[in-house]
Amino acid sequence: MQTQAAALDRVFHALADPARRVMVDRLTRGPASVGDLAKPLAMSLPAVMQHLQVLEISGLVKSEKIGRVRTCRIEPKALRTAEQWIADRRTFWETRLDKLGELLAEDSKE
Amino acid sequence: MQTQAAALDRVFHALADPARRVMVDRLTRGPASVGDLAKPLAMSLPAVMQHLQVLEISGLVKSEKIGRVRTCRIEPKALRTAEQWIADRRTFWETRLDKLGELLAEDSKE
DNA sequence: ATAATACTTAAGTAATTACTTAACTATTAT
DNA sequence: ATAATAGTTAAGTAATTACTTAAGTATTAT
Repeated sequence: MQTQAAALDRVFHALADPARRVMVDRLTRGPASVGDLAKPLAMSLPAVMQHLQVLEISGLVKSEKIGRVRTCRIEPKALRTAEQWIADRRTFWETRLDKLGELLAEDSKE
Repeated sequence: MQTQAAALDRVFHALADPARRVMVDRLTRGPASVGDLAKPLAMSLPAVMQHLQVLEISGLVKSEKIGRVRTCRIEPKALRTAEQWIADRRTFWETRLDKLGELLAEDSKE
């Protein structure tokens, strides 16, 4: 599935920026407006908008505009995709170590 | 800790490239030479070297050269750092949802 | 109606990324 | 000694990124 790889590209890339992680972090504490997201960040609003767009394209964040304020919220499904990829590899790696441990145990018996 | 943020930048960025994820994936199955890592990738060796460097700087991979072959292995500590960051946010988000659920349950009793 | 708020679009720029090819350096095999 | 193998370094390039400022557009408050 080529699409899956591209999705991971986008999610990991989205998380690779400190400003975007601050935004995600804020959103785990509840929905927020663009202005709210911008407040702790030392950059212009347009810059925040661009980060928001990266987050939306990655699927990590959804937003809707009501009146003149856009409300953003996290979409945990995307977060889980990334977490799962890592967890799968870690599991594989740990299983490998377990097998290695068994082998060593076998050896030491002889 | 500013350093922690920079470390996350590097790890997530390292994972944001499909070629590098293939390399990491391969390494979870055991150590490999640079040539081994390059085999499944449709790019030049120098390109692989550059990806390897990104992985090493991120702390995800360590390598040592013996004779003329460099052997690479994953460093799961860095993987865990990234996984943990995501897990922490997900937990926060889930806790928030639980509280919301309780509130709604309270409401429906009245 | 006017002004303030909350965002949005456009355009430009410096830095970074992901490659490439060509040339080179050790190490091991013959 | 010569050649083959495994990796490395250097230099160049096209595309992408992370901003910026300036100039909008709706919405809401006065």
